[in-house]
Amino acid sequence: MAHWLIKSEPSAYSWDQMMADKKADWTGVRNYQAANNMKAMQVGDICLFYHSNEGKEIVGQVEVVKTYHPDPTDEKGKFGMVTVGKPKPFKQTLTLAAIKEHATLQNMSFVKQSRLSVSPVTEKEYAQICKICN
DNA sequence: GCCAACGTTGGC
DNA sequence: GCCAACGTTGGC
Repeated sequence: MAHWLIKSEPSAYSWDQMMADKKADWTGVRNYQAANNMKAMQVGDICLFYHSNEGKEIVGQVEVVKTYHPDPTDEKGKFGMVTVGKPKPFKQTLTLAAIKEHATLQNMSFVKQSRLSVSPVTEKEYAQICKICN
């Protein structure tokens, strides 16, 4: 099973909304690298849910419930999306500032490539985050 | 197929 | 609000 980190601006789609919806199509990704990461996702993979711009913290995790399929919001039909569900809030959120101070986490892919909206998370990083947040 | 110009993202 | 990073577009 793989782990990922997906970003969303709370003003566009927030964690509260995710909790209310229980399930969401991850539409709107228009970047090939991010799309490739989504293509690699399997049902059951865990995605950390990160609030960008406002909050700048990991707030919880969701699970992939449907693999890569066409994104109806893409008029050109080039990009796809995955569907995520089963949102689980963390007892403690994890801010970007804290991540940058943490030896195991400061090299996370999304920290280095801040513009990438879907990025891989290693086993080690995920285990560490679970330890901090639960 | 290169590269300059431009647009967007996101941290600060 | 600024700016760095980086993806995309379009002229040649």
